[in-house]
Amino acid sequence: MTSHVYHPREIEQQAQDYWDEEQSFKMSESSEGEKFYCLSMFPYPSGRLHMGHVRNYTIGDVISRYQRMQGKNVLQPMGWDAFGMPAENAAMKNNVPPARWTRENIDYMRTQLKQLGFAYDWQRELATCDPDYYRWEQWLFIQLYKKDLVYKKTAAVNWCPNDMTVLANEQVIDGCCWRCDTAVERKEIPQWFMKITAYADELLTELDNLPDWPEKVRTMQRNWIGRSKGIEVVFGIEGQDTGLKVFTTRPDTLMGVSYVAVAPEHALATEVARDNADIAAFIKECEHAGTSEASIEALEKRGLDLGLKAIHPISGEQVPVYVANFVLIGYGEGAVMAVPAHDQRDWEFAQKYQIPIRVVITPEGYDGDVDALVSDAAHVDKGVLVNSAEFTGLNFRQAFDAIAAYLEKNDRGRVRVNYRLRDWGVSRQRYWGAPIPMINCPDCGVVPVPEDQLPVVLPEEVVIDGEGSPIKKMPAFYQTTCPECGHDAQRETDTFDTFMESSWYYARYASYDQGESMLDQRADYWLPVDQYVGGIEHAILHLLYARFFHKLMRDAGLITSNEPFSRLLTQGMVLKDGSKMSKSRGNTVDPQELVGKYGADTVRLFTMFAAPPEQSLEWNGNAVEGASRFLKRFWKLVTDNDHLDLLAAWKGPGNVPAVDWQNADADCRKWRHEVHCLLQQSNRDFAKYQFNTVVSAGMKLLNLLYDVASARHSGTVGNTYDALLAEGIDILIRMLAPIVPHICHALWGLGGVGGALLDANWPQADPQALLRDNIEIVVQVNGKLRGKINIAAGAEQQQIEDAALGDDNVQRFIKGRQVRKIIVVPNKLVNIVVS
RNA sequence: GCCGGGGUGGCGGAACUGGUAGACGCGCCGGAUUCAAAAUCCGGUUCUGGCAACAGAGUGCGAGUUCGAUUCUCGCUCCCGGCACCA
Repeated sequence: MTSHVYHPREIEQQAQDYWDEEQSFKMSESSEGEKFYCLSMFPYPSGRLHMGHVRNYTIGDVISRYQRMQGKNVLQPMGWDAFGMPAENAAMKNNVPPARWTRENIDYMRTQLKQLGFAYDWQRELATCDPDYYRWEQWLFIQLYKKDLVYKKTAAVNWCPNDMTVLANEQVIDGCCWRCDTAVERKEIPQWFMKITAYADELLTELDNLPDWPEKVRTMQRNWIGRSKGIEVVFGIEGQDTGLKVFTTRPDTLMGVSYVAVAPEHALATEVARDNADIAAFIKECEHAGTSEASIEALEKRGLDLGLKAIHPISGEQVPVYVANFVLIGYGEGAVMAVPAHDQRDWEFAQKYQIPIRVVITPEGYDGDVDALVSDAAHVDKGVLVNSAEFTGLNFRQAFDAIAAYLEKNDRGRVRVNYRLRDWGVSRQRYWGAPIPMINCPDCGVVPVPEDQLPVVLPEEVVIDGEGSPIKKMPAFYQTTCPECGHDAQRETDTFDTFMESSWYYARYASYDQGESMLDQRADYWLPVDQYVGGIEHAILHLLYARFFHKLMRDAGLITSNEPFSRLLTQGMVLKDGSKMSKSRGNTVDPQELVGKYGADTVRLFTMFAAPPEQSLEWNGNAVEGASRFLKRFWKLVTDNDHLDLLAAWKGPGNVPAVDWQNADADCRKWRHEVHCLLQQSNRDFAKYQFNTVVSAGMKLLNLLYDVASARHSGTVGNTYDALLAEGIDILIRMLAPIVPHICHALWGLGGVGGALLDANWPQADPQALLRDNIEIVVQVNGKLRGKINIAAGAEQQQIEDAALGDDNVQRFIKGRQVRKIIVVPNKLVNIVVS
């Protein structure tokens, strides 16, 4: 005898044991069926799963299970983004090595993932801190070094002079160190860079070949890459031989330049600062903003006249040179020409420092006072050149070409494409990361570690003291011999940015056990990832770096596809009380407690129901109760009375349902119509991955089946009700299987249905059941709802109009007025326009 | 500051290609059951007026296009994400 009470713990354990024993999710390459690679962004092993993880992984799991029921060969792997700063912080706090802390977290979080019933192929699990993983990243880096795609140069870091350590941007709070509150300094040190700019054009144009990425992500990436065509202009500097290069996209405004400005780190500024205390102090002050662009750009725009004179490349006129805190050293040439009349920021700066504002662009046909154009703000629109010597009268296009030609002829500039995108700095002065496989030899310079000496293994038994990376003080690690000359040499002690590991893990899952190479031919079977799921916060950096890596691996001959992720779903944040759930805010909800109290299916159901995947999800404890209530009702309906027998009779092995629906009574036909409408809607929403309305359809279907069941038990109805109830239950179980797999697995088994639910066919609506004899049509008068009419499905336009005009309430609103127009929207609405 | 996204009842959200605003769920109110409570079941629930039928208002604010706008256009406002060393 079956229990009518839902016991999630028992049935979830049984379902998970079944999947384990059957190795249901262990996948291999197969020529049968289309492959479908579904991937969720792997977690940083911070200790415990949070609701954001649960949401991310439930979405991925629902998609995986759904695609599998569509007959595809679905791979869904999982792993750990195991390197990173939090492990070092935890190490300091708890006096435990980062490696141990990380591995313990992984073990705990793996258990949590298993409890949630995610359909992962665990044999492919990887952790990026494993030398068998990062050795291939080191290997690729060396190949890229040989191809001149990586290089070393100096770049700024945040430096805490008290702790004698480099700080991440996150660790700089209001220009000060987060631990000791000392004012942070900017420090230039040599670092490794990867030439992502060499791929800027492809990264940009290939975005057009990603139609299944959200448009917003593609737009953000386009803007981030920031391709612009402009002119590199050289201003002379009075009394100096070398000129000052600036880049502008508005050469048409060149004759309106009234000053130029350089970044605080620019060589010109540094030089002047040497014997000018004010300038030096200003530059020093700018350093306290740290290195992040947000903090620099949010500053009040300030500057100082360097006392130098720049020589205009066309007029020969002298204009002042400022050092300004809003000029970014990393963009363009680290220097800008300023045209206050036609750029808002320059305009504000000029107002503040009483610099002349010279109008050189006016709207076409403008004959008013030119200065009036810029009295309140800059005039930034393109137009016609004025006061521009020989260029006067030209439009933007003409001026661009003419000025470019003039500058090129006089060797004062050239047309150039500029990118906002900068090369990727991958050096980190931290311990818990993959060692950069390079050796510094006093004689030979930089020498890569020979391939047969890889991996360069990170020592794991270390003490973290907060003053720099322990391997920098560990001769056993850094002392080595030069592979070229054999003399004493030192290893690089910086480690890779952890974005390196997360840029190629998706590919390694395909070749997870390959010990001889980074990837093998299996990667080309599984790649590209068909569906990638992760947080919108990764829209730019991670996704751009992974795209870049994919192209690097392609050009290294490892794979043949051009892009890593065919389709992308960016899930929204999990919020509580309006802000992101986070430890620091203290507003977290522990999914573990919820799973313990309600079971995994309830947590999965709530997560899918509360909001569509792409939107932020507001946490609501009461709504979890609602999800649990639904599952109890679902269990009860299916196990109640003789319902399991009905399901067995309908669906059991060898049974072929043959029902004469045409001769069922009107209520039965109406109900069946609704069942199939709900199924149709659910299928449409499933295909769109809009799971909240799928759940809603499931809830409606359950409510409806309760009505059917009670009509059936009243005893006065025909046996088509038995069939309808069984059909409805069958549909509901299969429809909800991807979302709440445990309860569906259990009910499917109890119903004596042969075969695993995992591989059951997806239910399809019966076209016959979707047809209706009568249709309700809404009647509006002047766009306002005034009545509803019921009319035969194939009614003529005239019949519909007559019926609409004949409605009593409609009559009240058209009486004594003239009907000017009647708009009929087939099967939906009539709008009577009266005057 | 720059780039991107969002704003609908008391709450989460729904509304297919511009066509009934508020599906589904939560909460709340009323009822059944119970000695009582929990659980469960039934009914109601945008606001205002009305016993009701119904009417008026209503999708952040202000304009516009349209027979008709949550949906399209423009301006504003508030909130969220990213800004290259958090992951």
